Amino acid sequence: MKNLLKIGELSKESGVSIDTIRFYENKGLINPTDRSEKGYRFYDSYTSSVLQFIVTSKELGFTLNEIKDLINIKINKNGKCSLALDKIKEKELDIDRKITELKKIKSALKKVSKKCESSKGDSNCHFLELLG
Amino acid sequence: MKNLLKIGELSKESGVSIDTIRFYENKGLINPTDRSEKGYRFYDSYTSSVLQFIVTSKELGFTLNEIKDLINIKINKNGKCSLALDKIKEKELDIDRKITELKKIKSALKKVSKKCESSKGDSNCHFLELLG
DNA sequence: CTTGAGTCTGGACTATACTCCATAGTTTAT
DNA sequence: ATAAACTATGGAGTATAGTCCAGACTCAAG
Repeated sequence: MKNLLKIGELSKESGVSIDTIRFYENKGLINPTDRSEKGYRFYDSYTSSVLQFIVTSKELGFTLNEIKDLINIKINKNGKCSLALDKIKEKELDIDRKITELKKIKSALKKVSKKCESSKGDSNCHFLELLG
Repeated sequence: MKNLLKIGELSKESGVSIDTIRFYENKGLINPTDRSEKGYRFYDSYTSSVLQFIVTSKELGFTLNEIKDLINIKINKNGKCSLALDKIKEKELDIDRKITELKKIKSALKKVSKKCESSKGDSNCHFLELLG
C-alpha cells in the first residue's frame, strides 16, 4: 500500500501526460496496480518501467500495437528473447524499406528540381507544366 | 460543351476513384469545369492533367495541402518556377531529414538486436528486461 | 467548512487521405 | 415505360497517437 503513485505523480515521474497514461490503459498497454474505493488509480514502480519501455520502443519505431505485443511476450511467454528478437529484426527490415522508398523519392525530386533549374525563364516551369 | 467528361468517365480516364475526385474537390484541389442543370459535374481535359499532377506530386512526397499550394502557384503566380522550385527544395530537405531520422533508428535497432543476440539464454532478454 | 487541486468518465477534436454508405434524384437503353 | 446504371449529398468509418474538455466527485489544507 505504500510507494503507490497516483496518476499525477506517475505522470510527473515518467514525463508522460495523464491523458496519455489513460490512453495507454485504454489501449491495453498498462494497468493500474490498484484502485481506491472511489476509483482513483494507483501505480507501483513497475508501471514506471513499463512507461519507460513504451517511450523507448516508440523511439525505436514501434507502434503502440507492436509495443503491446512486446509487452505480452514478456508477460505470456516469459520474456522469451527470440520472440522479441524476431520483432526487432522485422522492424529493421521495415525501416530499411522505408529508407529505400525515401531514397527513391529523393532522387526523383532531384531530377525534377534539375529540370526546374534548367527552365530559368520562369515562364514555363517544367514541373508546373504538367498542369497543362 | 463537347468533350466534357462526367465524373465516372474522368475517373476511368485518370485512374482516380470517383470518391477521391470529389474528396479533392472538397479540399479545393480541383473543380468541375461546369455543372449540368441537375448538378452533374462536367470536366474538360485540363482536369485530367491536374489529376495527373496530383498523382505525380504525391509520389514525390507532397501532401495534398502542399499540392494545393503548388497548383495555386500555377494559377495565381503565373506558374513562377522559382516558387515551385523552393517547394521542391524544401521537400528534398524534408526527405533528407526523414532519412537521417530513420538511419538513427536503424542503428539503434541494430544495437538492441545485438544485445538481444548476446542473451541467448532466452531467459533474460536484454530488451524486455527494460520492463523491470 | 470552504476552497483549490487532483481525479473520474465519456466524448469530441486534430492531422492525413481516403473509402464506404444510405437515400434520393437522373439519365440511358431497351 | 421501366429497369439498370450513374450521379448527388452528407455523414460515418479507418488508422495512428494522442489532446482537450465538460461536468461531477474527491481529497487535503487552512
